[in-house]
Amino acid sequence: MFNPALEGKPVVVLSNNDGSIIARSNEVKGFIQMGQPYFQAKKMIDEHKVKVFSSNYELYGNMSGRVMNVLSGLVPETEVYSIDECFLNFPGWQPDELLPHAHLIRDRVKKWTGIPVSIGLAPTKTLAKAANKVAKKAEGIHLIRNSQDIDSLLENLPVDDLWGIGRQYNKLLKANNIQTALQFKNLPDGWIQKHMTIMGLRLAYELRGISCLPLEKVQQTKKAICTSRSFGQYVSAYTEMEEVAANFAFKCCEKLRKEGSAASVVTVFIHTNSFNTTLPQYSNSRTLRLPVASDSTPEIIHYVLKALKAIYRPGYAYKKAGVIVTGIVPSNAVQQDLFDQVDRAKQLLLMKTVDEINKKIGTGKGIFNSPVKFAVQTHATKQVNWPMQRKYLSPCYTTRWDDVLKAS
DNA sequence: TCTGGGGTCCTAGGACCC
DNA sequence: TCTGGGGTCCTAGGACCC
Repeated sequence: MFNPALEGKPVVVLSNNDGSIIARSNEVKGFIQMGQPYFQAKKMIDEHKVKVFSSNYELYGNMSGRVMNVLSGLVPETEVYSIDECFLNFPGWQPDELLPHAHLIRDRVKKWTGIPVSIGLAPTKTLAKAANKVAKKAEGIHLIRNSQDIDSLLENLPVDDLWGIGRQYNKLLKANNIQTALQFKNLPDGWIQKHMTIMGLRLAYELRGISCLPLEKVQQTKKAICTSRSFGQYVSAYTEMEEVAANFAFKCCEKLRKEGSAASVVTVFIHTNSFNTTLPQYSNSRTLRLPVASDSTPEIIHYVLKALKAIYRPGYAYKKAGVIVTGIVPSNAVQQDLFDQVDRAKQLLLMKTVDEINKKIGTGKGIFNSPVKFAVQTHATKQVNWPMQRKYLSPCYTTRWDDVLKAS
């Protein structure tokens, strides 16, 4: 869109550090593989005068947003599935009404954003994705009206082109003489579930026109957030690795706050270059549970560096590292919990007897690991599991309640 | 010499609880 | 000699997606 002179010319886009090829224009698909290392493809690239670009994810995200905006103005229900895909739902519409509307959508997206899109129309998400494959290669729009349409589409579709069939399942299916999507669709339910779990069975139902994958209209908050990189140059010094890890933690915290989330678990991983067989290999990771769910940069950096210290070994040339935060809760819940805990502590201090207090603390729940530590300083005596959603929490410490009374 | 980054879901098995 | 039943949570590993 920004350089129309490139239209019809061979173009590739490279990954971080210009390491490998992550996007290709149609003109190069015949001789350059997806994911191929740049240095391997370089000869072909020079020979065919392929234009090469480093990637710019911010720009792609921005362009994606513009397309999604146009779509949501033209469609009753949408689900943004990925940076370049969106499911559109037309509840109650007839196939004949859909076709002209699809043309309108396609034309308007092109006109308003400059981005060409293809549209597959079908009764289920999986069939719509399959129809889209056809649309992309032909007119840009493909409609599946009835079960005959379904079968003739699936008959010509290799089974590994299906959404949900990757390398391993393809191998399994080929070994069982299943070549086309139609053959897969007609497999017995029991066989599919046994070998491909409930995911495989859902896929088969979707191909039979029974929708099993509902439209996710509202975007769910992320359950894990990761920042990781391969290094352009090897990293060996511990201080340098600390800097890297702290930066990744910083990035994770930014993403966390943007989502309005807080994390209660952090993981750090580091490894050497697995492609280099002459160098000694080392790879490790450490997961730590935070005492309190948090979105605070210094707090999370503190635990990330602690985890790093546990796994770092001197003498290796590290190639890649990353930070993952999980155990994610809404950050306003952390705030609310703080207030609740303060209230509870106040109430406890007003009580007269240990019995009364014990009765009261039985109802506690929240995100903090230690119910009254900011109200009354006492001795931690015994580790117990606080009665609440354990996956968010550390084991917590009970306080000795007669100490609380004395203190009060 | 040089090989990406960021996610999701499912299952089995173990620890632990009453 | 005989050794229950029902549940939750967590983790590792394996598959998939773009």
